[in-house]
Amino acid sequence: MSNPVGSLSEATVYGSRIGITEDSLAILERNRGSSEPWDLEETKPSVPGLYLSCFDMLLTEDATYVVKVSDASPALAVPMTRMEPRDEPEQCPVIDSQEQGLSPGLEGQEEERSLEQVQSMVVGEVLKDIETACKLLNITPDPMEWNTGNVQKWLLWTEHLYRLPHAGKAFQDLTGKDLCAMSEEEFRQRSPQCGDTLHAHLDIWKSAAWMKERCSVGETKITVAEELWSEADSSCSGQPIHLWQFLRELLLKPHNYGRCIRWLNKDKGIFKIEDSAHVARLWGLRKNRPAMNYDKLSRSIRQYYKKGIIRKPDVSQRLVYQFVHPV
DNA sequence: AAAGAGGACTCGA
DNA sequence: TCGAGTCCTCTTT
Repeated sequence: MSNPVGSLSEATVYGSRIGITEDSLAILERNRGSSEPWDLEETKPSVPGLYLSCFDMLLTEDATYVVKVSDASPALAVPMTRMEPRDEPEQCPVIDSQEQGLSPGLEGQEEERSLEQVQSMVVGEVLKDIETACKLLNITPDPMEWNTGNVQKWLLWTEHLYRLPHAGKAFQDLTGKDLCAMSEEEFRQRSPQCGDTLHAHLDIWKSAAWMKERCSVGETKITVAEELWSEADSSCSGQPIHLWQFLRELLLKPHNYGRCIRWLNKDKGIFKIEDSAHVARLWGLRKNRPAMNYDKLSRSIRQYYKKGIIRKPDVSQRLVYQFVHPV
């Protein structure tokens, strides 16, 4: 994984744009150190729809947040490009639909898809970085569960990341629960210098924890078999995801992804990729490989033949594969 | 033309 | 070392 320090700061800035209050965003921006890899000012043109309430964001399934944004700005292309600065232009998702001269209907679809892509990347990065921090600090992701020691660790970590003055003493003897109950004003009273920044960052952690909870609660309505399968859902485990797991994830969410991948025979584990380009794009997003395409994805699937994970069904059909061990 | 198969190589964890 | 990404050639649909 990339340097968690830089990565967290980047993701946090964007994460706050979609999940955290506008105030938090403003505070984070105001207090960001000069070491930040890019200047948010440039990416801040009005994209009203992106300032979702935490509630709206957390109600959605998985990390793909479908947002209806009637006036999404092409300026969105800026964060997208910046989140993926690698020099792989060949298949970077097209964000700027205006320049593409798409028809109005297509334009809307493209914008929505692009927003989904940006948001899913952002949220994924935020969650990943929080998970990294948790591992490093040996704390749980949910601030509500922190004891006073955990709170101090988190404070030290955040202060270190954002070069904030040390404020640990001001929050001494407070548990995570206490912290979560505090308003921004109370944070500021305890630490006039960086209370607002700390409050904003805690906001992000709270949102992520809430989202994680929804992620696990949301699975309870599915069947036992699906539950077993969902254990491999990397969006909840933090482990690097395998392609077969990812495909399963998509298949378990027909409501979201049924148009690009669906079961032909669930019992036998036979599925069809309906939109190869879309599935490849989603996989590329998940793995942060903007140049991903179906050619490469299918090569990876074919590697599973030897391993006995996926095979072609007895009656081979285009874009149809079969899990060797369906649950 | 798109999909499928698989070799060969690279890369990062 | 392994899983995946990339590039490639050739075959099949």
